[in-house]
Amino acid sequence: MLDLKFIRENPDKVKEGIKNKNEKDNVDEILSLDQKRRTNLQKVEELKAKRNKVSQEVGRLKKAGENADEIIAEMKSVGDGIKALDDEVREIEEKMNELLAWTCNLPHDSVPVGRSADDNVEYRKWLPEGFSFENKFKKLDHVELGRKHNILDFERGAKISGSGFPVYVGKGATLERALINFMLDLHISQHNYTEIMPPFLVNRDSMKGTGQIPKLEEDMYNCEKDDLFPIPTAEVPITNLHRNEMLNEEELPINYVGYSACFRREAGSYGKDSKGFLRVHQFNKVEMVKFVKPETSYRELENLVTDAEDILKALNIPYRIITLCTGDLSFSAAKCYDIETWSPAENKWLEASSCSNFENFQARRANIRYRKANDKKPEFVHTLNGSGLATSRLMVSLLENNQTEDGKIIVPEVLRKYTNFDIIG
RNA sequence: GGAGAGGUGGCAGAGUGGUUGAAUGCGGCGGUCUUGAAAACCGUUGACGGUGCAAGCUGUCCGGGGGUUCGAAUCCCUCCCUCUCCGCCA
Repeated sequence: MLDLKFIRENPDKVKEGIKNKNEKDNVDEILSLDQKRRTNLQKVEELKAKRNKVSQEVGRLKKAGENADEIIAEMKSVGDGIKALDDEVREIEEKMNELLAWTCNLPHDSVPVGRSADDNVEYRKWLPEGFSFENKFKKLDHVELGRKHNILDFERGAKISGSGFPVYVGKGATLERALINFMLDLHISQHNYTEIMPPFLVNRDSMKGTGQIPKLEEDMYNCEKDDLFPIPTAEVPITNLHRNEMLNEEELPINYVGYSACFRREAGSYGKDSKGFLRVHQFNKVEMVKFVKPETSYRELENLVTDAEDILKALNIPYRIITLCTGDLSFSAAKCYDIETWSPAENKWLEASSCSNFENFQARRANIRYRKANDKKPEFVHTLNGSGLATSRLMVSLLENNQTEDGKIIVPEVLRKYTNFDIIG
């Protein structure tokens, strides 16, 4: 949610930011409603002030045993006027809030302006020692490797649930579990995060709080009977942990990390990049979430990225980081880095992580504030989150990069204490 | 699923139709005392909106929504949530 006052004072800046994000802007409509609202407010408040005064007078008269019938009769019409105006104001506010809920966050000044993913900018790249983009032998892709070693079963997943619901088998399941545990442990022990194990179903208010709703509602699963949503990312429950809360300045920054399964309908995206793990309806992810003071949030964004990078370095997986341009930014984000890992079989980079700063956009929606120690006014926190990381795409890179010429898969050193085996095949 | 209790400020917790935005306590802030700190004592301390250069004026808010009334934290309706007991259950 953007600050209404900010929109009022900087309409052109807001319009430009929204345009750069390829979103539709409602600024003019919002401002005209805002104007109408304020005019009505002034009228109704005048009437209410009168009512308050007279009502007190009635109390005084009655206490004194005097007759107040005349002014009571007079106030009746005032009451009716108030009700009518109140209704009007409420209607205007409803419309305005709806429009505001559909208004995206603005991009940060440091974000390159661009129309689509083609305009994203590479930020940095890291390659393991001795790595080459040229394959010395024919690399099997992750689906072939999964089938060869019987560690992934996409067909049976499709049978029991539908396409895009992978099944992990044997050492595949163990490897997946090892990855999750390794990532959690690293963030907890090296990066100062507190572990959260969140609910996987959340209510509508939570989905609104982080901005999945209303715009992305079609991409979300929904349990209609209870109006609960299977989470598309642990970002939702973890950020909403502090919804409607007042935090203390001293407890900031708050760093949480949590594993969850993630559920996405991926409506309308069939056909492209849909092989195996490349696009799935359920996957596993370790998510980092930060609640920070506004003045630190861009420094924290950089920290978030390096925290995710440490995982990939430890796993020895080639990756690059790109800065998303304005046109590729998600609805709620002000700035976002994607981390992409290399797939030698697909011969391309795969998005394995997104690290975003939402500034106070989510905090405003979810009403997450903090009180400054020197008794200043409450202020909205800044929220950030980043995948650290999603196992599905990561697994693709891990399997493909670590395969030997005879098709076996070498388990990265750091995972062996979790898997208790060092090779698959 | 059945029965009951309850949702009030940053927190705890009074308050059942008329200066109650709300007693009291804790916490926060300022001060007195102290070499310093603690304790004690005194004072102060809600959020959000409208208007105004400002001082100020003003409105709304006691789980959400609706209603009764000249006037609602207080009465009525409805929804949500939490807790306790019983039943069922991984």
